This record gives sequence, structure tokens and C-alpha cells, in this order.
Amino acid sequence: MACLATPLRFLPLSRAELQLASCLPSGQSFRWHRLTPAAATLPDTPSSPAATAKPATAPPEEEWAFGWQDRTVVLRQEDDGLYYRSLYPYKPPHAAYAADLASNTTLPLLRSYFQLDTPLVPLYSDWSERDDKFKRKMAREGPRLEGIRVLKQDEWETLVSFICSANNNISRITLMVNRLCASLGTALPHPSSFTPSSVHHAASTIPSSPPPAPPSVDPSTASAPSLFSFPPPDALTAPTTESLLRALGFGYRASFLPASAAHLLSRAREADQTPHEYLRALGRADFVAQGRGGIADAREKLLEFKGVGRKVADCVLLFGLGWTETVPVDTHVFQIAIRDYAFPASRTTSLTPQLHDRVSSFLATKWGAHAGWAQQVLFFADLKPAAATKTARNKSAAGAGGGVFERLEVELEEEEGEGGAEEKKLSFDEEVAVLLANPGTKRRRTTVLQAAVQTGPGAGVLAVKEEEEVELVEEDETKPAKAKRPPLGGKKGSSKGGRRTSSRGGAVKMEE
DNA sequence: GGTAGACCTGGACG
DNA sequence: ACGTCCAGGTCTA
Repeated sequence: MACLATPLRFLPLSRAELQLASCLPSGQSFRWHRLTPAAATLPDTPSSPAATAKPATAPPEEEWAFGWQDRTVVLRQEDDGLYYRSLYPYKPPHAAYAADLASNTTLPLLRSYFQLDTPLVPLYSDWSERDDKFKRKMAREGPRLEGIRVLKQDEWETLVSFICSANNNISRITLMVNRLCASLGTALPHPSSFTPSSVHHAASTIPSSPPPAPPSVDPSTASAPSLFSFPPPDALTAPTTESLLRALGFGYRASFLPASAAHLLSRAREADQTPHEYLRALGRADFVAQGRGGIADAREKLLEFKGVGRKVADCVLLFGLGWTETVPVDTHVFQIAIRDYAFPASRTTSLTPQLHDRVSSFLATKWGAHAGWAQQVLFFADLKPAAATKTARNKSAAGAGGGVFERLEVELEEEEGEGGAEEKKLSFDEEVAVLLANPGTKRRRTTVLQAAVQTGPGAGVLAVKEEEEVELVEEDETKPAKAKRPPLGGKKGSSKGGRRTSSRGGAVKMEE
């Protein structure tokens, strides 16, 4: 995809305030792409300050890219701050691009997303004073735990992402979310499509025809891959959505998302708001200003959504709505509370709603007004640090360096090349590249799924008609039924959950 | 009201 | 190679 790029810009920021490599893959956002080596955040010209400022001790070049509404934002961190650039699709009349060139509309996005008005270093000091365990852990692990801050993400994206997170692991959540975007989001430029000629300094120099594509960065893919924006709520309400999500590997969560999207549209309509306005009004600042109550009241609104229980609601409150004080309690945090903070419970106890409240209050009291942020640091500390290295054997040629995205290998579904003998695993980027290289694929997939809906479940083989051709597609359910898991599967794994009940009682109201 | 399973899937692990 | 376990829980009965 041809792209238009802003000049490379710079935001001074210490690593103690923000460490991208820890912050972005720490399980709060699932959509950042790590790219090595950097392609789009290199200096505009060899003699620019960005080039001359680099000592030989610079860390390996890597950049992070994110499909953000109407643009791709690319970041590269160095010791003194963040280099950043936005890439726009070539789409006349280039209003958004022109606005960014004129007044840097990307900077406020970054400031808000990373919550840069909240200094992180003083918070770490506060947590260390309040909590000896925290202090000792910082002393022991040092820089690895620095710069981990809670993001303020898009409300809808956060809601959807954490609905997907239920009873799931980070690598698959990442896979699911990115497939969702690739299927229903809008294509945005991938950093590999950047060339120096993409950069303009004023709208007047934008060429009247799309700039040439860069020399192919990755010879294994015919065209540069794309990133994708996050699909809006109304993109998830089509009757085919559930089937689509099933095919994308969402499992039983596939029905949650259309239901939640419909619920949001309905609530917003009642309130005479846009869906975005409705969710935004649940944010801490707006909610409190409007006198709608405290966090427990905002949580109640989230619990109305399908697939949202106490834990997911707390994640949305924390990562998307600015409620800094809430501590989402999952099995992980539960274990931390028991192991490190002598919370009186057995590891094997099921995490009932009531217990959830008690654990959450316990930790919130310990850490204070930004308890949720402290939780994020400790959650990251407990993530298996070498999880990615185990899959190093699958290191693809896609150029995705370490980190979670190494674990993004996925298998393309059956609609790919019937004659093709190779069923090779593809990285997410490669999967997307294939989607783009075969424009029919996406549409066809949709068609297949529509047919699946019309035919209904239980039909083993579906005849799918598309234009002239007819193809046979096997449906999932024809596969030999998977051996059911023994009913008594896990001891601690099966955290039981009742209805969203008495959650209101345990909310810790924390004033700043 | 609170408590048991069931639930999609894929990677890790034995 | 395969079965089992587990993953930042929620839903339904």
C-alpha cells in the first residue's frame, strides 16, 4: 500500500517513564507490531539529528507499529526519548494527513494513549514506600521492571480485547484480535511500505498520483503487508459475524462480540449518543464529573455486556476508561496475592465473586490510588520472560523480532490454494500479506461464512456458491468430535463464577 | 443468593 | 507422536 508519511518527530522521554518493550507486550494491548529492524523511523536524511545523536551503544533497532484509526503510528525508542512517525494511506484529498503535517495531530494521541500527564517515577517511589515486597522486587529485577505504565486505550477496542481474554492466553488473544482487525478493520500502511519519498512537509507537495511502492522489503511476499484499524461496533453486528469469528478461532467468545456490539448500539441509541460517546462517558473523568457515582457504578454498566464479568470489567475500567485504582483479579493476580502478600486463601480455592472483591480491595488498599498501575508492573514481572524463546524454532523470515509476535504463527484456513501442497505456518504479517495478495480471499471467506449461517449448524458439507464457481467447504463440526475434557479437569483452573452479583460491595473507592 | 460444569482453541509439556 | 493441561473467566443451569 502506497503511503504518505509525516516527518520523523521526537518526544523527549526517559525509559523510566516509559519502556515500550515492556509496556506494549505486557498484556494490556494486543495490537502492537514489533518490527526489526526499523524501517519507517529511520532518519529522514542521513544528516538529521536522529542519526548523529546515536552512540555505538544504541540498542538494536526496533520499532513498534500500531494501526490507529486513520493512520499507522510507528515508534522507536532511544534512551532520550521516542521517535515517531505517522503513515497514512494515499487517499485524496488527504485531509487527515494534511492536518497532521500542519499541526502534528499524532502528538496528542501519544500523550493521551501513554497517559504522559501522569509521571510514573513518583508512583514507583510511592509503591516502594507502601510495599516492601514491591521495593525488594524492584531492587532485584531492576531495569526490567522500569517504565511500565498503564495505557489509556480506545474504549471499544479495550472492551472487545478483554472479552477475548477470558480463559485464554496472551498469544491467542493477540492472534484473535489481529485477525478480527484484518477481517473487519480498514487497511493501513505497513511500515515496510515506507520510503523517504513518502515524506512531505506540506500538503502542497503531495503528488497527484500515488507514490511508487518501495523495493520489496520482504522477497517472500509479493506485496507489502498492511496493518489494520480496529473495527467499530457497527462492523460487528452483521448476522454473519459470529460465524466469521468462529472461523477466525474465537471459540465460544464468537457469540459474545456481536451481542456486546448490539448492546452498545442499543444503549447509545437510548442515550442519544454515539457508541463512542456512550463508552467514553463511563471513563473516570466524565463519569465522576457527571455525578454518576463511583467505579462500582461504572462497572455495573460494563457488566451488562455479554462476556463481561468482574475481571473483564475491571480490565476495561483500568486499561480503557482511566480508573487507575482498580485491580483486576485473575488467577495470576490471585496467586500473587497469596504467594507474595500472604493473602489468606489457598491457591486452589475457586475465585468466587466475593473472594474477587476481597482480593481486589486488599491490593487496592496496599497500593493506593494507582493500584491498577502497580498491578500491571507485578503482572509483567510474573509473565514468563522467556516464553518467546521457546518458539524460536519457528522464527519466520517476516522480520518480526523477539517478543510476543514471534508466537503469532497461524495456519491459513482451508480456503487457501486448494492445489497447494504446502500447509506452512505463517506469521501474522505473512497471513495478512496473503490476504492482500489475494483480494478474493477475504470476500470469499465472508461468502463461505454467510452460507454457513444460512445452512445452519450440523450441516457437514456446505455447498458454497460464489458467482460462477462452486466450492466445497468442510465445516469445523465435521471433524471428529474432540474428546471431551474430563469433567474434573483442573483444581485451581476452574474458577467458578456466578452471576455478576454483589460486586458493588467490594469496590474500593479511592480518592486522589 | 451461591455453586458446579461446560466451553473453543492452540501451545507447552510429559 | 499424542493426550493432557492450561491460559489474565463467564455463562447457564
